[in-house]
Amino acid sequence: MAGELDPRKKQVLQAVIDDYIESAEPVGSRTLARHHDLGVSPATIRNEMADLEMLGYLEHLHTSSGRVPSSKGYRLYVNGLMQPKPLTDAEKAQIDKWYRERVRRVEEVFQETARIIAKVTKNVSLVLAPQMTQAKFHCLQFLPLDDRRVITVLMTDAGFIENKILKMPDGSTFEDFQRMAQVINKNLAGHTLGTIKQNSLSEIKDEIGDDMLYESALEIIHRALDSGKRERLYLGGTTELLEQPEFHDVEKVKETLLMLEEEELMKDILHAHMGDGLEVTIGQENPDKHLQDASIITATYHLDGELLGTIAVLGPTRMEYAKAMSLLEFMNTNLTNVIKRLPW
Amino acid sequence: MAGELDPRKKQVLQAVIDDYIESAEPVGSRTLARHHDLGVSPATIRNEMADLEMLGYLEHLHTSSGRVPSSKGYRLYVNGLMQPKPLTDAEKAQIDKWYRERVRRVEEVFQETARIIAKVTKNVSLVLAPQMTQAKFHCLQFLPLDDRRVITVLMTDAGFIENKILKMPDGSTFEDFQRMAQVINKNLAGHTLGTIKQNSLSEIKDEIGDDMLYESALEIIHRALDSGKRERLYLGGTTELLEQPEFHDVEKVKETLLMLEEEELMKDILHAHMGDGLEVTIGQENPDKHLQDASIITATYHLDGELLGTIAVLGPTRMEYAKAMSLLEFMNTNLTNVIKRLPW
DNA sequence: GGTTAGCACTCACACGGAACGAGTGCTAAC
DNA sequence: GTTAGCACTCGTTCCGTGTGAGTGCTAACC
Repeated sequence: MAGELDPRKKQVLQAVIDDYIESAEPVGSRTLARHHDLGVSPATIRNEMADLEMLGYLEHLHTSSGRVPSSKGYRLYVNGLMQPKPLTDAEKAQIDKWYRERVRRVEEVFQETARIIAKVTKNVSLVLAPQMTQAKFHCLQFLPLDDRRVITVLMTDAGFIENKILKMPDGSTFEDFQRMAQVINKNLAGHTLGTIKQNSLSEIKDEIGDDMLYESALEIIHRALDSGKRERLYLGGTTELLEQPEFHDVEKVKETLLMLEEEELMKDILHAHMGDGLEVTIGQENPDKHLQDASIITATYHLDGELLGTIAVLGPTRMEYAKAMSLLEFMNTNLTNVIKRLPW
Repeated sequence: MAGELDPRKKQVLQAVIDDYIESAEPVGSRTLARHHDLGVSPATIRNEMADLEMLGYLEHLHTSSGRVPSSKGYRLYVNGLMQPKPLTDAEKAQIDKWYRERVRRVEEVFQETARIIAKVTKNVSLVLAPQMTQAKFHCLQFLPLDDRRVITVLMTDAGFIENKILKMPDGSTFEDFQRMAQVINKNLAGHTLGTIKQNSLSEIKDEIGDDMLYESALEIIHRALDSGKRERLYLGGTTELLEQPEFHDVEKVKETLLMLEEEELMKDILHAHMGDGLEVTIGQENPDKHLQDASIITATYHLDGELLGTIAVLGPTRMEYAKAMSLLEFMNTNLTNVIKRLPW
């Protein structure tokens, strides 16, 4: 609002935040002068810091004892002050190795992605597996289990597979089901799961003829689609949390873990952040009160140009933003490749 | 060794352990006299406690400040002193409700079982899903994904389903695969997965004829079996841990969570305890040094009379043994029913 | 002889003041 | 505008003391 900060103020702010991110301790003028070569004395730094506090970039816990960045301070830092910290080649190689060693099937990609993000950033990670509404229907097959039940297998073009056991309605035979599968596949192939649910499926009705069978076909398609579309949330790094000094208090750990366990809540939070590309939300910028002293970095990814999901890092506001952002960016673009090359 | 304890000593020991399990505080003679109606004065109790300590049933942290049960003390308690604590009808109803609300498919039963055990006992729970080596092969089906890949679906009689995407060898067609499936199903139906792997499968070789196709059939069967047989471990209640006073120290929490994350280690521990029925291992009785101050109660369950897996409660030696044992016993017998009635 | 009251003794723990140190804000000199 | 100096604040650590729960021993009691 009051115009730009002069260069030295920016430099001081950056130094304060860098220091605080590393040490987790409120930073004072003398320490700052020692750690960073700013070319001025602690007294001058004190004056600058007082100004920065007045402008709302820094905060004071109580008189005496150093400053801590405010959300506004972090915001400025993220938007321009910080040094980008790209992944090293060694890190990229390590990530690739992890994927190759630990992932055998498509579904495991997301769990492993969560694990990797947590390991690298030392923070909690969240991975929302793609919403299947945009996935293309490939085919639906029935396999006989016994005389009362069939197994329904639903596949999408991208190779996601869902199966479900269903009871056969009284009076129907497995042959009925196979006939149904043919009709369904002929009519639905290539449609996205999202549109299928909305359409009336009336062609199928005509082709099947038998009303009762049509009803169960509908039921089956819907149940198969429901299980296929279910969004899954993968969590990583809940133990990394304990490494962070802000969680030396067991109460805080408990509170946070309980929040993370509330799957629906976490999904909602991720949905709220689903946008294009990388998004950083810092402390009080976050509408959710559980996250007021946390920051969350989200990245929305695309598979096949359609399917979309979100990967995120959740941590204390004191977070290595530069590192986390580079990582998410990398994981984001890398994800498609990892999935494409499965199975080997 | 030195014969039986006299009845009053037993009574005192039981009282000490009951008290300690409830309070988590070393228990002294006065408190004991206050909380339990033993009909004698604290001084007498002191004498008895001194004897019990001499005999190795109680321990002294340092002079002054009450006694704590030793592993030997807990052992006696579990073997005969404690009051059985059967589940109430309300608890059973709650468990049933949880299963009905939250489980839609066979694979989810185990995760939910772990969750329930953790919730009820307020401790960490472990559920080892059944080893599939004893499962009976029902059928193997192939479904076309695209011109290079097929989806392999493996089913067991009990309704466990595994799928896997496989690349087709060059030159083979989907029709070859379907032919292969017929041969495989005819020959393997009803065999257990464990025996299939060992047998030479030579009948299949003869029937398939083509050597190259036979090789890939072998490969496929093995890969399908491998994924089907993979044991899965489900963990529950890692947050319940934090409720226990022995985990008010973050270091201890970290250590424990890291141990629990080591899936192979935990599986080995459960395997070591796999026996018949309920087994309680207390503190130092445990060979694994990570568990020297923990107790683990395991119960081996059977499905279809063949498949077996293990459910367990892991907690501090100060644990509500009676409650946990009743619960495991119940879950154990209940599990078959829960699976049998799926899907609704 | 088992049981109990009394008493001296031990220790963990909580409380409170002193010393310390990191940090601030202000003023005056450069 | 920058910096040195200084008084002041306040969290943290360190000790000494007091308190309370508990023990073990001895001597008296039933």
